[in-house]
Amino acid sequence: MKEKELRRSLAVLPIGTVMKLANLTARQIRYYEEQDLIHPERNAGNRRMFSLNDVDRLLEIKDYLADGINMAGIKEIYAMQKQKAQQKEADLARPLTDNDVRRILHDEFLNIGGLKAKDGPEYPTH
DNA sequence: CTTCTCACA
DNA sequence: TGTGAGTA
Repeated sequence: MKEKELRRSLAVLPIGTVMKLANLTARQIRYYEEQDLIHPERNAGNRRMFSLNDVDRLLEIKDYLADGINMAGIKEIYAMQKQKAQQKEADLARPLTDNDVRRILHDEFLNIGGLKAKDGPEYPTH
């Protein structure tokens, strides 16, 4: 399920295609970018290139707007989602994972057997 | 022809 | 948000 995410993140759609897929004018799409609600890439010719994720995001923005939420409000929503995403990584990195424990035990085993590990232990110090 | 930025009789 | 100008 990793390859799929990669494809959805590939910026290959020009603004014209996105306009049709999201039913938005180029003006609106560019304005939303100006408001940092979306961050399309730019090609060699300075043309905006969108990914399928960008299209989904534009659809979301349109829904929020339809529900009466303004640019600032939508920004807050995405800001909180980003915070929670980062918090989740922190909580996940804190405790030693099963793989960390395995590697630690493995290193111990090598030391006990008199076989020194080629590379020094590199399990998370954080 | 499509997209870009800038500006507003 | 729309729209026209002048580009690339």
